[in-house]
Amino acid sequence: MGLAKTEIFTDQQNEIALFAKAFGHPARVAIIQHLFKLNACVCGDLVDEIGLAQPTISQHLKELRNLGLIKGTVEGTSVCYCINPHNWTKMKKMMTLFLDQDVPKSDCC
Amino acid sequence: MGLAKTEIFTDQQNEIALFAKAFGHPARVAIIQHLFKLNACVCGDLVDEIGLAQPTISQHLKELRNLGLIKGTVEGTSVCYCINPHNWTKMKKMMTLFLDQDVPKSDCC
DNA sequence: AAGCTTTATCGTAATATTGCAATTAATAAT
DNA sequence: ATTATTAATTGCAATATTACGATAAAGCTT
Repeated sequence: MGLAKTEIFTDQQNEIALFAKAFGHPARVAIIQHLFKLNACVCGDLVDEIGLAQPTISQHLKELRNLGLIKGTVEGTSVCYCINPHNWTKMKKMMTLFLDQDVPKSDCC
Repeated sequence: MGLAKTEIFTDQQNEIALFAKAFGHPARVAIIQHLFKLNACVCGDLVDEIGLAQPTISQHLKELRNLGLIKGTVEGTSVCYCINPHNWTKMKKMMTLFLDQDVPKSDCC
């Protein structure tokens, strides 16, 4: 069906999955890394940097923005994107909690 | 097209995206959490615990296994799944490196 | 106002993902 | 050997994702 049964999972599980999905495409990983590197970036620069068509980048940016991980500010005809520090930190805490579960010292089976 | 253009990204970016995609579904998040909690779990128990059909769980387990994050050992008619500690740690390092980028102290735009 | 630049949106095609019923495979139990 | 149990595989339908050309929207520049 292509439709995840979110109702049978906890809010936390669904939220982790949503954030993870955002990082589940290399273009979005690249966008994030570039925003961190430059601490701000105009959409057109990302198009040049990454090498996907402008509508495609715009779509990826929209997803990241809808999740609140980045924010865009209009500056004349262009839009300046950057990391949303507050939400990034919140997301990081949640993901770290998930990733940092203790690995067993002894093999189980 | 539904097909990611992996060739234009770095290996690291593609790898982060692959791992993130694995966590991009709440069922797989739930499976991982359950495996950590019990430090081993038979496939059928996960079916009961999570509430998706057996083939669906089996499919999710296969994805996690293909990535090397979990491993399954046949025990009679059942299969015991557990976290692969070595690969989990490797994956965690890679994801942490990505998540731990310094958030800017000053807003950019 | 007319033209230019930049980004967002729409429409669409191709591919991927999710989920399950039905079946198969493999072992255990009788 | 037959039957029961458990997990994997197959096949398929529904939905989601990715990508881009075409177009629209919004703000500059002259």
